[in-house]
Amino acid sequence: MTARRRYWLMKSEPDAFSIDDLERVGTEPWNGVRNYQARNFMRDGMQVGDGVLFYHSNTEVPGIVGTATVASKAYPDATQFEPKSDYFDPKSTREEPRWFLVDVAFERKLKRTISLDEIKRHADKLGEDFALIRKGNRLSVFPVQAAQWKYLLSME
DNA sequence: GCCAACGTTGGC
DNA sequence: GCCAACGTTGGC
Repeated sequence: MTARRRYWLMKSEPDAFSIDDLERVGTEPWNGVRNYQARNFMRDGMQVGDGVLFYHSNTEVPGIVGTATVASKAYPDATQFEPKSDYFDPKSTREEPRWFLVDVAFERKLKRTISLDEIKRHADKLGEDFALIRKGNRLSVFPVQAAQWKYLLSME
């Protein structure tokens, strides 16, 4: 039984980890997510092979800069157990880890950045439920519908 | 650097 | 279980 391929958007601050960094390393454990909703999407929703829109946040021109694929099932984020890590969580235990992640594999860089500004101008085509342009959205991992995935990449 | 919008924490 | 205080995200 094969699950239908799903699609996601994942944000990263390029100063911390950019699409170029992902291209260089090939595959990266998506560590540091400390939001329950985002964790649940990774832990409960993601399947190996799912498509990922790689988004640069908190930068001069925020927007979608590339695509990637989900390269592992969810497993505990090792940084939660490392006291010296910024992502250390003293309340998490190895028996019952609180935070999970997936590995993300580089696919390709877009020919140009699909900017947030441009995406907003196409809001009517993407539908009301596109989390990126919902007011006050701060979620760093969320699902994208197949039609939205197709439409966004057609803007390239 | 500012600040709105949220999510989390902890006192009660 | 409420909610004020605090911390974080992320656009601008």
